[in-house]
Amino acid sequence: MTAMTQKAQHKNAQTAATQNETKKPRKILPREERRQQLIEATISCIARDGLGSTTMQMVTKEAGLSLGIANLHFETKDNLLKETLRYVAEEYHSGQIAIMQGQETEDLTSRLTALLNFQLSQGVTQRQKMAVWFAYYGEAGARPVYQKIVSAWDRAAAKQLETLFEAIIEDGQYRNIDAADLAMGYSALIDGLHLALLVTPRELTKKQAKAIAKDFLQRAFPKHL
Amino acid sequence: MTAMTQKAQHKNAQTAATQNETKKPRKILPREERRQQLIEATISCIARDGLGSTTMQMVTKEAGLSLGIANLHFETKDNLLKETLRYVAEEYHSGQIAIMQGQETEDLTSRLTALLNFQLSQGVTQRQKMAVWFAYYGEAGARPVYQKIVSAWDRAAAKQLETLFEAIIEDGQYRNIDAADLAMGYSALIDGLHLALLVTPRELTKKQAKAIAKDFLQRAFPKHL
DNA sequence: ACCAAGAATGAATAACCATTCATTCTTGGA
DNA sequence: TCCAAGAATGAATGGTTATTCATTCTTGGT
Repeated sequence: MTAMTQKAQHKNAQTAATQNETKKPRKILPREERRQQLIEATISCIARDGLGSTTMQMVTKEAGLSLGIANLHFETKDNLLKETLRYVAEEYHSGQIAIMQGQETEDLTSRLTALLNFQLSQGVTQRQKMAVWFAYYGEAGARPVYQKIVSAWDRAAAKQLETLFEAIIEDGQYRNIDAADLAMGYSALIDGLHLALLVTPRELTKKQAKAIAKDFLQRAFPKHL
Repeated sequence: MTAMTQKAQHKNAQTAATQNETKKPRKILPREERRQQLIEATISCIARDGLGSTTMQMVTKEAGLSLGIANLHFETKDNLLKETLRYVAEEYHSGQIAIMQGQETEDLTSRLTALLNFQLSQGVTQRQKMAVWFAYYGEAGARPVYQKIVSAWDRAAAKQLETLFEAIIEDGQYRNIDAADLAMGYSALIDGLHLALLVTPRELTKKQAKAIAKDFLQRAFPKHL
């Protein structure tokens, strides 16, 4: 039985759960690692139980650590939640921007499909991430600080997308298309698809979502797709 | 001063705020009216303070009533929140469905634009409503009951939209268009636009949002718009 | 005008939660 | 090997919240 426990040791909270009577092999880690570990535990809790009912106890238990540790590393719960949002926002938006800036002189079409594939990739569309994303959106109206955290990244990504669309419009000599409006529409479509994947996964597969987003771009840029 | 208080009596929470020392003109109303009043107070609280930090005290104060009243009429807070979601969901989805069923033999195009205008109408896009909407979506991942409340209406609306799109595709003899996918895409776009109007109203006006949604339909159904 | 039914009130209760900090434990350097 | 620095723990604290229910008030029917 003890052997099984040993074998089952990943580095997640299950460890804490399966520990029966062996007291505590307390571990000390550098600040940044602990912070990251706590942020990931927070993401899991928000995804499983919602932002509203996530408690410090749940987060620290999920991380397999003691109650006080989150306050030690993040000062307040509020701060932990802010940092968690910052982490998720940065991961998503910096990924997008990296693709759009596309150092390599890839053609516009492949940059566009790379973007689409990233936005609906396995990594981005896993329930954990989308749940966190929309949990924060849900509170954004009441908590300006959440908007502020996201908006900087958001504007940057929007600008990049607009630039990419402008280049495509120029390249294809498309008429009667406003790059800004189209970029806003495409972003809204992606957000809406994420929401549908989260809330009604039965009605929409990831493959379908990709096809829908691709259709949108095809209708706008028929010469490129 | 007493006269002013009397005169200022609407039936909202301001009454309670302006009451200085006059104790309590307690009012008795039929069950359904009180329930509706409490639901509307709940909507205001969620929009102002978020779903997570909305308390019974805030809701009953907003309604200008005593603390215990919400439990009297809704049994539990959980139930009040569920009924509030049900109300908002029904208002939105039944409005949509009414337009799409369109008893009058309007042509397809005007039914389509009527739908679009409703979905981005003043009534639907007011912060109060959208904030509530997304507050619940934010918790939907963790609270299946919320999904259940919305999903019935959602499926009905999706079916209707699909039928409308099929009729338009048939009427215009459009090729290579899947009604179901297009309907899903359009719905996602509308949701995404609502989200953008809520979270980044600075970046998107309602007029713009309408133009973007119209563009989407124009590209799909050029002969009809 | 009077009263019983039941609507409304709000003080009291019990549960829960974020945060603190005295104490215990770990570890890198001497 | 040994120790000081500081990382980690978790019991204790103070504040907040949903819910209850004894009491008070309103009103429609007589």
